[in-house]
Amino acid sequence: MLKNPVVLLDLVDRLANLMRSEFRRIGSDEGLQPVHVQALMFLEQANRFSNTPQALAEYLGLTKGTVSQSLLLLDRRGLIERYQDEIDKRVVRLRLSPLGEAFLSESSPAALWQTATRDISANRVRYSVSVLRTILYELQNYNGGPPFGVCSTCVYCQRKSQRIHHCTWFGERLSGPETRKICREQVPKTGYLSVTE
Amino acid sequence: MLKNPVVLLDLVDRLANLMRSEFRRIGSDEGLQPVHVQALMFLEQANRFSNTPQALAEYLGLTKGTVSQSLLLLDRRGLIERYQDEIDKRVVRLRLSPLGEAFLSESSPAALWQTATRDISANRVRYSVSVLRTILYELQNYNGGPPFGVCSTCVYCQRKSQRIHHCTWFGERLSGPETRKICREQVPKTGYLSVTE
DNA sequence: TTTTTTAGTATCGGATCAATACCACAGACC
DNA sequence: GGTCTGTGGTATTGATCCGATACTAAAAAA
Repeated sequence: MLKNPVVLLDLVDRLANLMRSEFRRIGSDEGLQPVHVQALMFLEQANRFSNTPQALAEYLGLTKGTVSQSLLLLDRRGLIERYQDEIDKRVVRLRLSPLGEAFLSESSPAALWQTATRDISANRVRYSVSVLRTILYELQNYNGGPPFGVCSTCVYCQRKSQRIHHCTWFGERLSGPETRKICREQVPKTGYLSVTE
Repeated sequence: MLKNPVVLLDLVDRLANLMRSEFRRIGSDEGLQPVHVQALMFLEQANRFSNTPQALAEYLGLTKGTVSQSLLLLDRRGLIERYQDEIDKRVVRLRLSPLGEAFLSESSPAALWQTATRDISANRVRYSVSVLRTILYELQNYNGGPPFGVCSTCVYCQRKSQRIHHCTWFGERLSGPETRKICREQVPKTGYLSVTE
């Protein structure tokens, strides 16, 4: 087995290409492109600090103008809802509409992936996640832009009680389910990145 | 750390999106799109049984018509050379031109990735490669199309002597360097896929 | 020979995507 | 307050991708 990291890059690219084809297939009934499916999947996961066009653009690695057009399309199709932020009236908040949620749960874009990873032990998945997350984190250091991790592994997330967490970055309370969503400001705690060893 | 395989899918997608941006940046000087950079990288690695438009289309998950157009562009720019196969006159063989090789070595599209993975131990890389390769292999079972692995880990590749290998699929000899290239007919040996455990 | 399959190309139209310009709001500085 | 600058988002334009379809040529099969 080659140890060259380029092999890993090759695999990541190729897996992404295949899933891109899958997303194309998934979306073809509704006339959606792969990027639209990806956007819907992001909105399903984004927490309430990260459900904006800007965050989505950073997540997808596209420009805000490009993403804005995709969001217009999703809005016209009734798959998402857009509403103005209460405090900062410039920002637009996004959420899945009931139709959008129904689309995701019916088409389940990740189903093929779930099947393909069915026989891989949780340990192996965890281990690989740790490695890839480290790479992602490093890439961001050179690229700018947030790594988008879940709150539960973030340095800013503090557990107050059984059910209540607190985000010291935004200064707001988080419910348990909220800590499983992804945030653009996440900074991983030590121990959740693989070390050089 | 979440053990849900969907987190892994998310990471793969995101890393691919970032590298896509990187490829866009790399290619912008030459007016190349990300997919063109990916095509050149593929041709750098493909062995002599897999350097065809059809193989590239399968590799990228695109249709042959689409890939044909990209190849025309790369040809016009002088980055690749196309020539007819000796035996089967339908198939077109592809190789990097000196200009294409120079472009890759000067721009080195994988440089950012190399930097990001610098501090990750060879063991961790190997382990992750093994997991991702298993997923890729499974995805292909449902998707059709070859997984594209290196000859050295293929069941058809037999070592004849110190320097000479033999491919029992194509019935041809392979040199040492050739066994490090990727082939569309590769079938991984047991032991090179991670097991359920 | 005839038919079918396969590798590749040509053409068309829809859609992505970046770039640029633009608008609205927020915050800073005076 | 008033001005300036930065930021979040949209509108528009043009280049390019990409799939779909139709097509050619060669191989393989019947």
